[in-house]
Amino acid sequence: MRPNVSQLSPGQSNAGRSSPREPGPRPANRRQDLLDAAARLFARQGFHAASMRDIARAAGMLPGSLYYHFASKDALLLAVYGEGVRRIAARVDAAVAGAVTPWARLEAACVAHGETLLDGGDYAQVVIRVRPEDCAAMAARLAALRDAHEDRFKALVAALDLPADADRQALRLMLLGALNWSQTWYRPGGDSPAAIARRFLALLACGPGAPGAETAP
Amino acid sequence: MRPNVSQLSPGQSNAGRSSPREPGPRPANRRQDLLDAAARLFARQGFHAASMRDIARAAGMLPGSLYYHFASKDALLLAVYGEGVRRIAARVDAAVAGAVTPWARLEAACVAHGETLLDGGDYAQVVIRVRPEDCAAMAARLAALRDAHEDRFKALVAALDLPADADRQALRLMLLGALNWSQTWYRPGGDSPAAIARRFLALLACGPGAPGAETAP
DNA sequence: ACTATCACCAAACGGTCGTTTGTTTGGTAG
DNA sequence: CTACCAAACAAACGACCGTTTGGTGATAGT
Repeated sequence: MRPNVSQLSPGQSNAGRSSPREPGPRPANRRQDLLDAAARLFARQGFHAASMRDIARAAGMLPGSLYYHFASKDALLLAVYGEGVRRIAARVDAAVAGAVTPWARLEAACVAHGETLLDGGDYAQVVIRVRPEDCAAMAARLAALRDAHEDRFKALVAALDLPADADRQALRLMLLGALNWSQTWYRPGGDSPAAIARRFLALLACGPGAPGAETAP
Repeated sequence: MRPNVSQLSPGQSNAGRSSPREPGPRPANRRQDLLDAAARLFARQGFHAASMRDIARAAGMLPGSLYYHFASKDALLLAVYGEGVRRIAARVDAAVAGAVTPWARLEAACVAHGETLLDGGDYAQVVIRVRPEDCAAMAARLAALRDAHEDRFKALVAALDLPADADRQALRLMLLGALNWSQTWYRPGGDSPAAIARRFLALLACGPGAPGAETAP
């Protein structure tokens, strides 16, 4: 009566099934609508302000029905948060793969990170907006997910050709901090997220000179 | 039965009082304990997760008693938030006044802002942690308070001697963003808040060279 | 001594929270 | 046709939410 392993997508979990149901997406599952609705409300209102009733209504079902798909509000957040990290990381990885020099790779990562964060939809915004400590039961897992993504930047900064005494950690923290915080003041219509990200990196790499979009030293 | 004008400190509000009570702090008022407790919980748990019952208990009184001092949870947040902005701004102003050159003034402001934010107690942390939209009824007022403080940085950056085509807004947003976000990763024991702030500014002013603490170009 | 006010307590108000339970539906398999 | 199961509905559970109301002891002015 309750198959919500709350992580794996259904239709593949045929463990213990007498005979598997192979063909077709028959179930017409609304788990995805639920995730989308949850991501939307978590991103817009935060974890505590978004109620299970709000989420259920936004997904077009009753509050109780939601527990068929997710065991708890915490589990729902974990699923949304994980998907958010996955989406950001995927775009960053794709962007980095297309660049060659260390600075170009870091720039591509910043642009991808910033774009996903500001225009990339609700899942990504949840990762920045919701603090792991907002959900004590999941805090460790959420923090681990976020850290796993941010480690990419550690590697990208490590690959830069810099003076031996340069503070690479400060560089990374400043870059990610400025980008993540931009979620609080960014409004569509002004500079594009990509332009903002490029400008931040240029500022960091070259100092407050010409706001060039090129790839620096 | 309910004097909570919820803003002015009591003992000075003798409007409409038949005869003022001038001498001494007789009332033994616990309004300040209440504010402190609220600041602490808002800073640690956020606005929605901190309940009036939690706050009352932390202040050593019953939930209902709290409404003698503040008309609502929203009003309590506004009072804490306002005090937080006041404290940050006061420290920044004092620090700026002690510096001469434009860069030194900006550095002093960043150090003061960062220190207050990371080590300056709960009130300041509320200003960064609680988003104005978390409390719809007060959103405009909270945002105005925060903006009034950040305008100081607009002026400090405007006073810098920079190339005409320099993007001063990006510089300000990056600086404040990185500092504000540092609240999410900073833990006491490592680099001091002042060192972090100085390093961020140096990174921005000189590029990723030597992490000098001096005042740049 | 009388009265008003301050600061608070004690106890509840209606409402919403996350969650559980039992039941129903509609498609599929044997 | 029957048996089954995924996926939802309907209705509640107790706990907690922000808030209100009426009372109470101490303190102060008259």
